[in-house]
Amino acid sequence: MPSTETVDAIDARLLLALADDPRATTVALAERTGIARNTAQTRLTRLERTGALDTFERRVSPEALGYPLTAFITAQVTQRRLDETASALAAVPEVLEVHGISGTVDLLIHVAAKDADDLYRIAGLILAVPGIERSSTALAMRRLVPYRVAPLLRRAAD
Amino acid sequence: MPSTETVDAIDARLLLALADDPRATTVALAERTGIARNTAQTRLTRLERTGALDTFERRVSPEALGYPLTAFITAQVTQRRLDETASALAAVPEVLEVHGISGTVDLLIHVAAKDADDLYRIAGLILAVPGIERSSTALAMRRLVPYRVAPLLRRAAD
DNA sequence: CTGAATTTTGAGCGTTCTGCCCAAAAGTTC
DNA sequence: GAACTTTTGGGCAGAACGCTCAAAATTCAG
Repeated sequence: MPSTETVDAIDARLLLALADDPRATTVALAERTGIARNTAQTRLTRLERTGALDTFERRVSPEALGYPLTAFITAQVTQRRLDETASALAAVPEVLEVHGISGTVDLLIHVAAKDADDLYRIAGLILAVPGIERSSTALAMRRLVPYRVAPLLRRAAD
Repeated sequence: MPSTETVDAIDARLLLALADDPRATTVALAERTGIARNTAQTRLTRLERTGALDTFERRVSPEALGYPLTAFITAQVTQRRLDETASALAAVPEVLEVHGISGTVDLLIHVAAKDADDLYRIAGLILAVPGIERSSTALAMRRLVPYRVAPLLRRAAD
């Protein structure tokens, strides 16, 4: 399976250029990064094919969809039938992502909501999911550091 | 400012098509969604311009960069000079995102690490950040629900 | 350190897409 | 029902794409 085929310096430069201008053409990227057009094309295709690039959905901001509230719900689960719990959570559209984590809490559930009432409703839905024991909702109030990978990319680009 | 210009049904269909094939051409997207080429072009340009689409960096998977470990570090801060704390956190490359959240804990820090030792080091860096009081590291062990917005998009696409 | 294997480069070529124009049709708003 | 906005479809020149190929450069292994 395509495990961690590490991105090399050339890939990293291409990705940085793409981060700067996501709609740039292959030729433009090749120019900006100083590599041949053929190489850029090969690399880009490979990046998309091997799964080094995550789903496009990651770029769709829930805010733009009318869900301006972000919350993180932590929950404990009865360890039996975790998969069942996971698929029940996946059935809730507002659940964006669920991590199984170590520590005193078992689940970190990333949700989006239209407003406070909506969030309350969703929290209720989640508590009703079979296997969910206790939950605690934390509202994301401010984005102190917006998501970025550029520092890691620059490191990889040498 | 371009606040929440809600994405309409046409946009949602385009985004779903893009999620299915991120490298699809505009004509291909227009065909798949059954809208005119000109309309698709206008919409796509607008989506990118108005910020309905988040940064491309969101698609770069830290795993592919050689950081297979994901962790969430929660921390409490001395409420003074939160901005200073934020910029100190932003200076750590492995810090992917920081949320200010409500609840017993103030910060949710999303980090990537090469391995357990690396994570330990990063946790140390974060604890050393001025303003950080206490911290607790939770390792993401399993992705129960991988990130997705498709359910919300389908709802928006009617 | 040298030979083999892989990758990058540069050039070319036909097809397709892009970015733009415009006017007519469709859909919305008041 | 009139005014306005958006979508549609057509067209057009220039650019980009996807592909091939052979030479040059780089990487890897013995």
